[in-house]
Amino acid sequence: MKISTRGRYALRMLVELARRQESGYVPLVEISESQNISKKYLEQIIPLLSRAGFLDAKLGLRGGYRLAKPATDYTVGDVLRATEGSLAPVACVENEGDCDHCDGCRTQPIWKNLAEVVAKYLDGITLQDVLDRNVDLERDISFADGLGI
Amino acid sequence: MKISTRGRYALRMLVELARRQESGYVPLVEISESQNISKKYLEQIIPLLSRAGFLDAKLGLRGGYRLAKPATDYTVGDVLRATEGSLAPVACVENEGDCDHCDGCRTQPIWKNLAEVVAKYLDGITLQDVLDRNVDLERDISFADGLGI
DNA sequence: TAAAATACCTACCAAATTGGTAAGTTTTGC
DNA sequence: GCAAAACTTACCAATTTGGTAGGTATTTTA
Repeated sequence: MKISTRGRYALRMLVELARRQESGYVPLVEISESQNISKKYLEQIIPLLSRAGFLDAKLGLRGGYRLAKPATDYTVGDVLRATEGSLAPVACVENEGDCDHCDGCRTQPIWKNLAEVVAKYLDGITLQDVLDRNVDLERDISFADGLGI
Repeated sequence: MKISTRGRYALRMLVELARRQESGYVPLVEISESQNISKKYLEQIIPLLSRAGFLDAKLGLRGGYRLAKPATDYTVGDVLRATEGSLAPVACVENEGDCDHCDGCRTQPIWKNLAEVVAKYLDGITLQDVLDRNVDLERDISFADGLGI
């Protein structure tokens, strides 16, 4: 039930880019240094973010990365899905075919709802919220309102 | 962000024992067969549950396992903590000392609140609820009420 | 009292994942 | 043409995951 460094570093990198939205292209070495993450390891995470359309990269001298969209258009859930894969806690929530005993399974609803709870929470936070430190439980939990409770 | 087979099998084993609460001691081979989980692998998971005081075991012929407590006294959260370790999605939520940049960290509150959301959800479901198929989103999400929202 | 059924214990193992490092190649601005 | 930058490919060690194998200790019952 852990989130690996891939997802965490990706988020930190994007937050750093969001902080420097007005600075044009930011070279990776600067992100690496200010976030204290190995440049080589970040290079490995970046293709995941690029494929998701999160980054605008520029090659060559004075190149670097910047956000491809406004910071309000990224949710933490999206970033984690791009880097960690699905947020579902078990495989049979994504594709029920994987499971040989899903019918009559008493535990599957737990995982299915857990996935929903986690997704609702993480999809309710944008990169801009993270930047603004606008992340507190009172606000976050309010997603329950949307479920009509 | 996955729950491993350890936690899932443990939960299924306990549900099976809850179903047979009136049957006295249930031998492992029966649990293994009816849940279709390798007996040898279950043997490896059982010490985690025993250490947590979840099981009452009896050696010898006509021995086996049964629940040590009423099914209402186990929460899914407890079972997962006993088998998977902490439910926290990142290490620095449990002990902040692990983290060299927690002060000023913009992402840590996300993980901290996520841990709380997950725990509130999983601690709100008892083994008896699982047995009764009393697990649906409308009911589950109501934990938000307890947070004064 | 012996046999059978049971939990319990110790070792081992293969595959995948995690968290990186190393050494280049290509593109571009100055 | 040089230097800075992204990009690519390859490698690697440690840990976790998901098991299997084989044996020992304890208890009931026939």
